[in-house]
Formats: sequence, C-alpha cells, structure tokens
Amino acid sequence: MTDATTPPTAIRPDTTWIDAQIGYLLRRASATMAADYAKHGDALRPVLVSMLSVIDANPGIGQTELGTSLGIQRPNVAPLVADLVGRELVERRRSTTDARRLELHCTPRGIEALARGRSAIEAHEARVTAALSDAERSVLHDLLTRIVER
Amino acid sequence: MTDATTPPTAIRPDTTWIDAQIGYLLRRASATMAADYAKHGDALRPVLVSMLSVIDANPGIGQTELGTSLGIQRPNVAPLVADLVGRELVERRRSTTDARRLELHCTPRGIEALARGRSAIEAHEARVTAALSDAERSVLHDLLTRIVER
DNA sequence: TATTGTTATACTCTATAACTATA
DNA sequence: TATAGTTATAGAGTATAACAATA
Repeated sequence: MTDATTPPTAIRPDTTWIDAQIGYLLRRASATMAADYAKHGDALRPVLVSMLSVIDANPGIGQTELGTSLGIQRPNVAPLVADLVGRELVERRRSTTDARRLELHCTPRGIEALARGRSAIEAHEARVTAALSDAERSVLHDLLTRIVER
Repeated sequence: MTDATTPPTAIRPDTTWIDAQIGYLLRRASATMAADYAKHGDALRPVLVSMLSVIDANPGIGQTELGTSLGIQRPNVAPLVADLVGRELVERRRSTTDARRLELHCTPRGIEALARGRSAIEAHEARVTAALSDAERSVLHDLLTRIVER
C-alpha cells in the first residue's frame, strides 16, 4: 500500500530486474546509437559504410564472403549491394575464372563516400561514448568482441 | 598483388576498421544473443518478459509509462500488451480516477510466466557471457548503462 | 489544449525456402 | 551435388501521423 496521494508509479517505475540484464542493455545502447546517428548528418547508413569498408580492404571479394564477414545473410546482401551499385559507389565484375562469382570493387566515388562515412561514424562513436575514458572504450570493445560468436 | 594460386580473400577478409567500431560490435553482440535465445527454449520473447517484469514490480502502471520505462514507443506498446492480455498473463483495468488510463496488473498465470521467463533469460545471459568473469560482466553492465540515454 | 490509448502505415532488419546458373 | 547470387516472403523492431475519449 502506498500513500493515497502518491500513486505507486508517479515518479519512476521500478525497473530493477530488467536493468540488470546485459541483453536488454545491448538493445537500449544500440537504440541510443541509432538515434544519435540519425540525428546528426546525412551520411550513408552504417551498414553501407561497413560494406564499403570491407570491399575497399578486400577488392574482388564476393557477396557471400562479404555477408559472412559482416554477419549478414546472403539473401539480405543482394539488395544492399544493389543499393551501393545504384549509387555508383561499387562495381560488380563477373569473375573470369568462376562465372558464378561477382567480384566487388569500390569506384573512385565509393572511396570518397567511404572516407566521409568513416568520419561520420567515428564522430558519432565519439559522441555516444563521450562519458567513457579511452581505457573504458577499449575495455568495452574487448568485452563485446568476446561475446560475438565467430 | 597476391600469389596467383591464392585469391586475396581466400582465407578471411580484412575487417580491421569495422571490427574497431563499438556500434558495429553492439549489433553483432545483439545478434549473437538473439540467436542464442531463439535456439534454446520456447519461452516468451524477451520484450514480453521485460514488460511482465515491469508490470509485476509496478502494479497499476499505465501503458505510456510502461513504454517509456522500457524505451518502447506508445503505438508499439498497444499490440504487445494485447498479446500479453490474449495469453491471460496481464489484465487491463480502467482507472476509476482517470478514465483515460488503463491500469495493468499481472494475473496469477502472468506471475508464473514471469518466473519462467526470468529463468530462461538468466540462463541465456549466463551462456552468452560464459567467457566473461563476474567482474567483467559487472564492468560490461556499467559501461553499457553509461551509454544508454536516460 | 494536453494526455491515454489506438489504428494505420512504412521502413529496416532478419530469417527461410526456392529458384538460376554455374561448378 | 554443391556453390554464388537472386527473388519472394514473413516476422520483428521501430518510426510518424492522426484519431477518439477524456482531462
């Protein structure tokens, strides 16, 4: 029972249990980051920047390998690559040794877009983790990496 | 240039830059957790367990407050609560002092489902963070909490 | 005017199955 | 048979706008 003039949930609900769950905090932290990225700038979506960065570092990579390296399933890679191709940031070239493969390469415009995307993401990460020291950012990176299955 | 017999991306693509980004790791870690939860057990979805836990700890809470406390927008709360009501885990009671409000309460079945859901989530969290010490889990919790906007 | 809850809607993300063309 | 890429599709998650009832 609570004081009749003070409803039980008037100030702030009790969220003790759920606030202790790592999975829940991961979802909330991801949402915080997505909101920050959407709020600032008009750069490429993070997933497209991540694809550009892997294609740039691995010229000629195939779409299946690209998806595997980023944790994106093959059927979902196709429209994302099509988006990059439509923006003329990436070229698909049919492999001469295996006609099934499409080898991906960044165009000059793609290289430029990647540089801008990286800057946007790095500034965004700095904003969201502004409350953390460099050492804490490093620890967070290590702990998250050890959760991600490989 | 690479040895002609060894394609540049034969073994593992270079993902140096993207692997260093916290936002990317948050997405991968969330995906790892979702896959683990789906793989084991057939318990309630985590979002429904989180709602049950907040309703249980705050009997009479309204849907808007429930959504705010969990970072879920009001239009998205309605079908989730309807799901819980349909399973007879939650009751909606019209407030006697403010006819706009629907006060939420767990049913006895809801209390039982919450206990099972908590067990499922806690076992799931233990599996996913098995590579972390208790101290590391605590640090991860602290760092994630400081990223989530309040 | 503001708030609670609802409906409609749309876009993204993720997942499975099935197809084609090549190997 | 197996693989690379594609298409279709379905389920979640998330976002805005607009409405009815009530304050």
